[in-house]
Amino acid sequence: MQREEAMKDLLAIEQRLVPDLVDMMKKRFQILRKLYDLQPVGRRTLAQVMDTTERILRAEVDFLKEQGLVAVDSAGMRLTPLGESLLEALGEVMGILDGRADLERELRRVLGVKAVRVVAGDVDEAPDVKRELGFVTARFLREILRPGDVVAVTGGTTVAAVAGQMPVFHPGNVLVVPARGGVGERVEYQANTIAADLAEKLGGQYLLFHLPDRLSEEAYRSLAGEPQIAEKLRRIRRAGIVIHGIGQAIAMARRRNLPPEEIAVLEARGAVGEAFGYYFDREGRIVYQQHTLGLRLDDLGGMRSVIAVAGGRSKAGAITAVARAVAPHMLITDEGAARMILAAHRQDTGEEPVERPTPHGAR
Amino acid sequence: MQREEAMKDLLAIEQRLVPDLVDMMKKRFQILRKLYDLQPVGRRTLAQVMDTTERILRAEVDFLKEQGLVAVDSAGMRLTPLGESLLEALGEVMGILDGRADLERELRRVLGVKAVRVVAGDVDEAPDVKRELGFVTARFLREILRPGDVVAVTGGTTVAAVAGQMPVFHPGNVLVVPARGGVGERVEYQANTIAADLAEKLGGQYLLFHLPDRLSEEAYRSLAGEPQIAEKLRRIRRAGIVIHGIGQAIAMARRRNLPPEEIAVLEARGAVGEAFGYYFDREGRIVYQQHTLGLRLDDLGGMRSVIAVAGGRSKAGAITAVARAVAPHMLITDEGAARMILAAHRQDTGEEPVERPTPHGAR
DNA sequence: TCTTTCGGGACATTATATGTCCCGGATGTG
DNA sequence: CACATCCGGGACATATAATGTCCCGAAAGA
Repeated sequence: MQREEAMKDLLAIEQRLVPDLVDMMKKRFQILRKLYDLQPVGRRTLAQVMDTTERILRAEVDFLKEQGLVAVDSAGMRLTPLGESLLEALGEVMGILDGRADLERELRRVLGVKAVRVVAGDVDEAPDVKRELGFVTARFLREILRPGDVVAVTGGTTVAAVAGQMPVFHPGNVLVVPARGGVGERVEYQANTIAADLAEKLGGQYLLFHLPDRLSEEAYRSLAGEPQIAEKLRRIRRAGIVIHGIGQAIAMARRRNLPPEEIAVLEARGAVGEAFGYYFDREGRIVYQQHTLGLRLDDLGGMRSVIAVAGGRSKAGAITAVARAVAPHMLITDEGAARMILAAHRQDTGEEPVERPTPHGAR
Repeated sequence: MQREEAMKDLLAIEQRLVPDLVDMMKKRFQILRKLYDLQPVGRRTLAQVMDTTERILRAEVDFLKEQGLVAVDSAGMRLTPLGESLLEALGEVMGILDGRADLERELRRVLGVKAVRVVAGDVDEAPDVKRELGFVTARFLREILRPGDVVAVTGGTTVAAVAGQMPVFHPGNVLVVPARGGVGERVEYQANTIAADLAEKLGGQYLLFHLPDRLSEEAYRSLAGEPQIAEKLRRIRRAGIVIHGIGQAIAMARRRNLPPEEIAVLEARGAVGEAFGYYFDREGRIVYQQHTLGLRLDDLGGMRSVIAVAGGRSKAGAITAVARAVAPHMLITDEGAARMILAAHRQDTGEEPVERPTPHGAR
């Protein structure tokens, strides 16, 4: 397993420094694999089977031949002994590379989420992984952003990482808003601050939304009637995209200074995850709702993209609960959380993991 | 050390499958490294320092910026925290990649050889490594071959691997000759056979040179006077390039069925290496000469390229002896032999290994 | 014997890479 | 404070590489 960890580390470096390297390696692996299966085979036939063009395949084959991996004669192309041993060695590498893809597919199935991205590592073990979550989320946001979009963000260190890692990108006329009124946290992790940071990166505008904490429900309702507050709420609820973090229910309740008796209620009801001020049990059912103003769960349904970002094996239960409740379009998590979620699922359901059939005896 | 082995294995795969991209990784490492040293620095300055053009550097920097590794502002470019941590992680990887380069430089110094290529592995441990020696030697030969060249080859399994791995390549009008008259070995490892195989790959011609074994010195001298034999010797000695193997002296003597009293003489005189029928002690001094006809040691001096190819830790002593005696222009060996040669040298001279100063605490 | 598939050659078209220059802005120095 | 230098980003012309498509003779298969 140490061997696999070492290879993973190297592949992670390469994916950041020369992503083309990893892609090209996969491509050539596919060519070698398919060639092995069909040999002896001609260029046009193989190109057709692999859904590429004859010229592109010829270039690849010329290279593989030059490297001593492929032999060609009038009957067609075959792998050389060296090519076969390299193919065998590659099985192990591809197993590692495709491992992440497997996790993503399994999480989509188990959580009922449309899209999943898994980054290497575990936030609980290496804080850098949170930055990586931010990096991947930021680039996904850039992919989907359109001029005129309203983007809502929640607070927390993970969403702060998204703003921190966002590349400068000006789609035009973007508004960034906090998902909820300011809640008591370090200022840099508050939704207001994150909204401002993100807006700056996007060359857009931001809305600040300050509210006092822990008012009664009637007090909040009264505030909501104030024209200025109402207008801000209107703009916030116009968001087409939301990026939100996920909290562990009890930890979050404590951080929010909920009274002990309310925390006791949460525990009694089996709360495990929190998002948007809602507390969910492991099945995704709302078991508590914190009073505040901002985005409501119902508002998410009309959005183009709901992006959940959270990692760390300790948050696996929370992620599962919130994902089931919120059904985000995209979940971005890390490998530590992903494995824990799937392990818990197997424990709950007795499902056996589907081992990936890898070529040529990969370990 | 297991970690390093795993990374080495993966890098070896990549160097064969995506060599250009491994080079790109090295290049980007150099850029990150130099940028780290000089930051904040502008593009033109860095391009100058790194002996490249402003446009090429801009392309690289744009990419590194996109990957979150570099930050740019009006004062110049700097590494981001992520860039710094990647640079640190790369130290270990570059240590592995450049390890071979270090070995090559050390061998050049210790053996007094002009050029050295070291391939991964140890022939003694993995027979595939011999094929790799053949692969690298064949491609070196292709680099230096010119139309009209005469190439001499010795016998043995390693030189046979060169012919086996030689890509088809027709420089024109090439003659391949055996370095010496046929000596008793399996026919496919005889210089005659190897000459024929290589000639076929090169679209050239070959010369066969059969001689009976173990004649007296006078008998060989008499044969050398025969017009046909003399003509062949003339053509053989016209060789501009020779590819020769290296044998362990005593093992070779036994294989050549030398009488026990002659083997005792070899042992008494400290023979360790054999090439071209000459037996050398560890300092490279001739301690015995086998009677035969073909290339003499003196003939090598006028050649454009003398290529020695041998591997395996068990041949380290032989390689050292022959390299010192023959002073090949190019030595192609494996890592097992290289490390053993350098370890023996340290033991002999008390030299401490010069640790490569690697950046950022690479292990 | 005929048909199909083969690798290799070739050329036109498209895409990418590269060299070079220049702009306004920021920084450093006197 | 003014001037010189260096900065990143923009831009365009040129060079190089990649790709699509077609065709040849040879070999293999039916």
